[in-house]
Amino acid sequence: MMDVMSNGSALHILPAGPQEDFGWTLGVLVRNYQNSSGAVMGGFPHGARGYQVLVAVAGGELPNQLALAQHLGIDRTVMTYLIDDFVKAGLVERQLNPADRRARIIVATARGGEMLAELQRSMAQVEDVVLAALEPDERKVFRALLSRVACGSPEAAGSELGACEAVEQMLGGGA
Amino acid sequence: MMDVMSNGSALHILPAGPQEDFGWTLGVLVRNYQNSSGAVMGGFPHGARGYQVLVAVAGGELPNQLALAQHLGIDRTVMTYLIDDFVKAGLVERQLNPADRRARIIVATARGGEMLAELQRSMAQVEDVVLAALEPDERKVFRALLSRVACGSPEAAGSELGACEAVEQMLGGGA
DNA sequence: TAAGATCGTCTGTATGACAACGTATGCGGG
DNA sequence: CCCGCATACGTTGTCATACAGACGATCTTA
Repeated sequence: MMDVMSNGSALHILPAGPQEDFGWTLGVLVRNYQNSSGAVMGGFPHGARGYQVLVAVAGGELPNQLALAQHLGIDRTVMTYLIDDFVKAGLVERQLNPADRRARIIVATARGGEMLAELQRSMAQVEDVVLAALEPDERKVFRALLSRVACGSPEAAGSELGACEAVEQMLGGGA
Repeated sequence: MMDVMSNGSALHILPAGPQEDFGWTLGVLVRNYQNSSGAVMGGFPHGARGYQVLVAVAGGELPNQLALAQHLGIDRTVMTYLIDDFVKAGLVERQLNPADRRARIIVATARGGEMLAELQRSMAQVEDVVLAALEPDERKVFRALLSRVACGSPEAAGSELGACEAVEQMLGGGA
């Protein structure tokens, strides 16, 4: 237990080399992302997650609240009062779907669109700050790999997201 | 608002290309990691976070509960009942520090060490499953970049972790 | 010794997630 | 048309969890 701080050429627990725990690095990244983004958007309804909801809404691919919730991996009852707050803030609207009057189509208002564009600029800066340890081309590699990890997951593959097509297209056809 | 689903060659909101939102991909990865790891460790005290606590404890670099908590980005009061549960499970011990009798040195018991080694094997498999969309060498690149992102963060730089040294050494001197 | 800071613990509170039920609607069989 | 069943959404209640604040014990400095 005291030979951990010996040379470092051999870890006696995990023979995978001297790299740090994957879960810890992931946690650090997520915390930094949440803290930085929380600092950027002042009174925005639900912080970083609210922003992602607005991004998904503006994407226009998700037909109803349930699809939206599954896309973001949150409970549908949570999505209810999440959308509620967005409606109160005048950022989105619940529209009735004439084809299925049970479902609500969530669309961004003009104010929501402006807010989203503004936040996207701020979030781009946040991402740069969070990834400050990487060179610009390394960030591209990291983002691309992260996108493939997310899009290759069963969660993304199971539902018809339409979001990962662009990535696969970019990675398969382009660079 | 309806031209979003037009050609796709130009996004009128974000001029950064067709890649998916960074926060969303990050969220997908974290969710998969947590779900898969939660499935692996049955009755382990606090899921993936508990595992990371045990990893940090076994590392032996963190002198007391507060350092442990800061390392993992959680509150010190949370760390209290987190360690409590580990003690109840017989995985760690609270030892008095003769140099500072306010602080408690947290050490892993023999049972805790065995459990950790076992879990590390399981977690390695979990990581492979989560990163299944990447080729083996791509996973290495992804892990290395993620480590640098985490270790280059102000959170990691502010405290003397001693954990990122190996990574920097690996990246600076080795490959 | 005395004052202030720090580490750990305890308590209360608030925030958040989830389960269960209810309502409205769509779908299919008689 | 009517009936049972499934789905989408909302509401309520319950529970876990995080965090703020206060406290005792201890270290440090004067």
